[in-house]
Amino acid sequence: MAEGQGTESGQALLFLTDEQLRKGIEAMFFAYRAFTADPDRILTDMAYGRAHHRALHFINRSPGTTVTNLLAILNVTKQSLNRVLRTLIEDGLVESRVGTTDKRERHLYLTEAGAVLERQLSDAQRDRMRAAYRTAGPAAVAGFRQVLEAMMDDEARRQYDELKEPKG
Amino acid sequence: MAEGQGTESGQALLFLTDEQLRKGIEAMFFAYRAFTADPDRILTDMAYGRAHHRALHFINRSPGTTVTNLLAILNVTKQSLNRVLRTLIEDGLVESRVGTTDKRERHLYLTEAGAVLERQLSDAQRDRMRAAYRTAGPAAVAGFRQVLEAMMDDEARRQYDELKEPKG
DNA sequence: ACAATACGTCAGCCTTGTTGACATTCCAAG
DNA sequence: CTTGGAATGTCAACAAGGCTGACGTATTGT
Repeated sequence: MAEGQGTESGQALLFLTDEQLRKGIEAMFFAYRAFTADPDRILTDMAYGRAHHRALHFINRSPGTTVTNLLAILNVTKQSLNRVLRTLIEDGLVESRVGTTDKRERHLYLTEAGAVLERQLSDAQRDRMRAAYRTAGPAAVAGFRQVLEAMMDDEARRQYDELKEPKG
Repeated sequence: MAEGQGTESGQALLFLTDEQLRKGIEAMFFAYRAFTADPDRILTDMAYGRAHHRALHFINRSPGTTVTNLLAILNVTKQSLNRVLRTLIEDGLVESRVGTTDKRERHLYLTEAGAVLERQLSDAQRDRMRAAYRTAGPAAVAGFRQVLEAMMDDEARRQYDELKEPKG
């Protein structure tokens, strides 16, 4: 109750002190660091980085996605993505198939080995997320998601929503 | 209600599907990117990066803090921090005073110019946070903070809590 | 035939993380 | 008092992973 004034609809003006907002900012900073720490630990043991994790995650999420799709989601240059993708393909974690209808496109898939690593990484991340969700409870989880979604810019929210429904 | 089962206390076991957890993971990814986008834009216009922002933030937060303190909070090597601090000091944004009781220590303060930039950066970040808070409403904000805090590891939570009370 | 698209690559730059070596300062044990 | 170890901070060199710019190639669609 001491948090502010307003209705459940979230339309009323809230008094938000700089102090309250600063706490939110610092919570994001520390939580995000913890959020990435577990996969990072696994990755450094095998000469990969966070960029490889992101690629594996979204290829697993959308098997057969094209390089251009991935570029849009990750928001990096193709040179940057290519460096990561090349090592993953060379190491046999990702397969790149020439498109059937459009032969310019490359469709990306995880190999068996790629799926194993992806699972290992996302298991670690999910474990932490699950523990946090259980500690905070369902009502808090709903609020957590609401605030995060409200924080995204339109472009990010569009991409996020598209990923929401696996079978679109 | 469709989110899971459990009590407000957050102690009951929740059924959390991989799908629910994946959504949370992706929400963190996209939201954090948006969260850092505004300061990043300002910084690249002036040849600084996110590391400079972090240093300015925590020096502003705890004026007179030592290099070692800052190292513990930022979780980087002192060599990495030093490079950033050096440019900030050279550019007159941060002042480094030799400790009085222990001359090995350097106490860090923002200069006028440093405070101006810090304010500019945190204003941008606060604006986004405020908008998200207002959209989501106070109940969601409370849940947001609860989940983020539950996600931190013990070390991060300790640092976060220490920062909570400005005059602790 | 030609322009646009999708992808890959080379070269070179910047930020920001790393390790290793080193100087200074403090403190405590001899 | 001196001396050795611990704490603090600086310099040098390297790697990951962003970036821009330019270019080549295959394919598609007008």
